[in-house]
Amino acid sequence: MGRAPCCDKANVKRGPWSPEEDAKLKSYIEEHGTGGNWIALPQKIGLKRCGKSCRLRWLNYLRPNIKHGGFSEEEDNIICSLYVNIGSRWSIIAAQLPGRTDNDIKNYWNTKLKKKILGKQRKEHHAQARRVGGLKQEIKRESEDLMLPVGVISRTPHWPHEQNSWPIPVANAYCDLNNQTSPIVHIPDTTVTATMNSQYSSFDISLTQDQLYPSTVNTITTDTCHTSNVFQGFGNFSSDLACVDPQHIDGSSERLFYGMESMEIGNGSTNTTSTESTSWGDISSLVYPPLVSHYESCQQRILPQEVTFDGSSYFAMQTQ
DNA sequence: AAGAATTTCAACCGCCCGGCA
DNA sequence: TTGCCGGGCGGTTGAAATTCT
Repeated sequence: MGRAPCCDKANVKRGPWSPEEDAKLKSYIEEHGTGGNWIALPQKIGLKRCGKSCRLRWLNYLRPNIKHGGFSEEEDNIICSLYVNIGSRWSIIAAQLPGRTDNDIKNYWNTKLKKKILGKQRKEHHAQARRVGGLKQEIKRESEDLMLPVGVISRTPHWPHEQNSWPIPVANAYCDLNNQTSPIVHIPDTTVTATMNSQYSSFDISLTQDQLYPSTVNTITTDTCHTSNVFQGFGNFSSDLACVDPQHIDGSSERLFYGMESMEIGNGSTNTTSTESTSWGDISSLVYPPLVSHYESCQQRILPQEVTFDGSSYFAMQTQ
């Protein structure tokens, strides 16, 4: 059985707000506050609106100090970097941008910023394809560009439980697998074993803990490690935005794309892939320079490699 | 100039979560 | 402990505005 509606939809007005309604709502809230009960609010004011609608109108439009449009370059950068790191948590992103609402940022991202960035990215792909050569790769990438660009991330990262405690889970994509075979990485109370399949191929990682958070991963120690940031410890391997969503680890193997590499995470098995499309797929080739300081060095090591993903093959960029 | 196509963005929908009785 | 309720959130819709042909 479905949930009861929050209001009688037959008796509430819907659609655009009139200036009169805006004025009523604004003056009431400025004078009395919301009273902690949005559902009851419209009745008090005499508005034939759903309480949720009032809340939305207030938060997204009537609230003081709201900015609309005109996103600055700096705001673009903040949105991009946060999106890359935490995904479509618009309310969290909005909290970092005073005067902006989650709805505004969401709309801005979906309508402008994403295209702007993908446009830049596509230009880079063109240039790169010319350098690397290979018509097949270029055609493939063109068609897949907005669907599942391979090379960075296709997973929703896990956000640390305490929002105050984040470091943004950022790391770099430089990966030198030479001379590394099977690093064993120790995390307190657990062990993560990473096995290289081949020099430039995927990692198979067995997780023996239920959840692997960025904050936890930061405590990884290993003898062979010299990297910092998330997933430090895999020899000379460092990850680009490699966060693990614990919801997707349990009982199944995951392919986590990161940086210019891909790696597979599972609970012991090494050859199954479980995938689902997430919003990360849309921007997975997006690398925001300030967050990926070694990106340029990565680019210089790129080799195309065909990989199988979700039953289809794609061309991933592998570092050299 | 007009119709079609595309873009923008306010608003809605439905799910999830936490507080509370 | 359980179920209800309201707040909050992300995804989606659709009308209006804008651009293109």
